[in-house]
Amino acid sequence: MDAESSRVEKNAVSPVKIDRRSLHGEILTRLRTMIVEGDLAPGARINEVEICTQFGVSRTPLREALRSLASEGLVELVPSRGAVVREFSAKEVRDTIAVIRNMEEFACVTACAQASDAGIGEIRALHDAMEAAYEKGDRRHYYNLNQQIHTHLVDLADNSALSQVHETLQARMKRFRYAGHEGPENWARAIAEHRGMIEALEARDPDRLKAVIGQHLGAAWERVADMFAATQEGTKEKH
Amino acid sequence: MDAESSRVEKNAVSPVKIDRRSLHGEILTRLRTMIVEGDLAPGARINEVEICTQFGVSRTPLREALRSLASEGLVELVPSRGAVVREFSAKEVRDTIAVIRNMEEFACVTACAQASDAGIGEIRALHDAMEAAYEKGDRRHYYNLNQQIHTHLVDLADNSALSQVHETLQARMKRFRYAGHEGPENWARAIAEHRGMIEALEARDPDRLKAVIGQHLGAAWERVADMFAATQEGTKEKH
DNA sequence: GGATCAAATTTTGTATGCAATATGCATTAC
DNA sequence: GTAATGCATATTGCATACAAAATTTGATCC
Repeated sequence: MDAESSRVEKNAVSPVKIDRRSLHGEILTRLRTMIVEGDLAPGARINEVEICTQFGVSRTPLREALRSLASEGLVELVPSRGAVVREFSAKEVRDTIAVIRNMEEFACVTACAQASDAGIGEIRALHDAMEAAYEKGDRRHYYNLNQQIHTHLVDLADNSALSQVHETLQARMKRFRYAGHEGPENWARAIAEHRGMIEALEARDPDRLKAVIGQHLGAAWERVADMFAATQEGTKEKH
Repeated sequence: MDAESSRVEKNAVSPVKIDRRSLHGEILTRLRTMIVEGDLAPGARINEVEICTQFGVSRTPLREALRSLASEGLVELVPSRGAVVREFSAKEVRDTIAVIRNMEEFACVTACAQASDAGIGEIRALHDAMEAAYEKGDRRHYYNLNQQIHTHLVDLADNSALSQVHETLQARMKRFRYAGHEGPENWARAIAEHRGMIEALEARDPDRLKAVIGQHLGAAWERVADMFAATQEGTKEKH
């Protein structure tokens, strides 16, 4: 026991030497990106050998990655029938966004109370970069910065469990958010809401921040709902 | 066809040993129980072959189960060094309970507004059974019913994302809750808090329910904190 | 011609084997 | 006597092989 404790303190730095023994981690990241960014359609069956040959690996690490994705809620594992990219009903999307909203509102209180100025400054930098991406019309960059802002905001609450769960749910919704801000008016509105967010955060006003985040994510659901109704209408009606 | 379709809808309940095509699922459940109920100590390295021979299976399904447990946050996977049962610092436990508390408070509103009487009746039945277990001094049964009550309460909000995330976090904390209600006075206090919960729920009073749940989970943290300080003191101080 | 059943193929689930890395011990040098 | 280095063992990571189940296809019967 004491022999163990003497060599525990080695996890501070781990620069870049990880990837030799992490094929499953690599696959996990790539598959997650493919699902989250829409390269794999919801409901699509994932053929193991197909992905294996595509990635140039064997089935073992792929299957391990699929288990992780199932735990994250991005794929569903049907016994004896393999993995399918998870489909979300309109209700599931709405409910998930509601949970994300609740988490971010929860984070507001702690974040405003005990975030460092540097932490808030990081979000300000992200916000400015997002505005720049908006004005340049760079949607990809805008989306990523948008997500990072929400992630960083939650991180300001300094609650790892909250951050981790929030990240998981956010990943599930990423595909929908990508398609969410379609018209320029929606996009402009989202930007305006974000301006309110960063201002309330810099003022460290938790109530105002909660209100504006609630409004922002409520609007996010409406934006997604439109898209959802349009795309899902042709295929299938659930809930 | 009809013979086939009759046995499709069986995934509502998953008793124990249904399909022989889910060894990894079986292992996952057993390992999770072992971790959650304290049979595997935090920080303990999990030797694959050891568990394999113990379970009588090969390493493949075990490794898949370990990935899932890692995604659930119950084990940590160190590259080239295998899986260790995850340790939680006092701060992590406190933060996780805070998130659980926030989720249950969030569930209160929807639950009080739109739960069915039957759903509330189920929780009443669980509560009465829990009281009976308390009076009989049956701790094991009490703990399980206690957890079920919290799970069912969240389920009343009819938000699958919320239920799933709550269940995951609750599983992480189960070990600590087991050890939480140690003295009889703490136990009695927890029972009293639960009485307030079920009464507020039956009155469909969300504000009162939120208050009593907040108090209950705040007290839960205090109970856990005592235990935590006592047990962790001897080994290591984190955060 | 359509439907049903059976065989073949595909695909998943599990076991085993091999290579690479980590760990522990012993020997040697200082 | 202590520390460092090299070797042996153990354990992890991945690939392959084999078995069972599901899907597809084809043939036969009505």
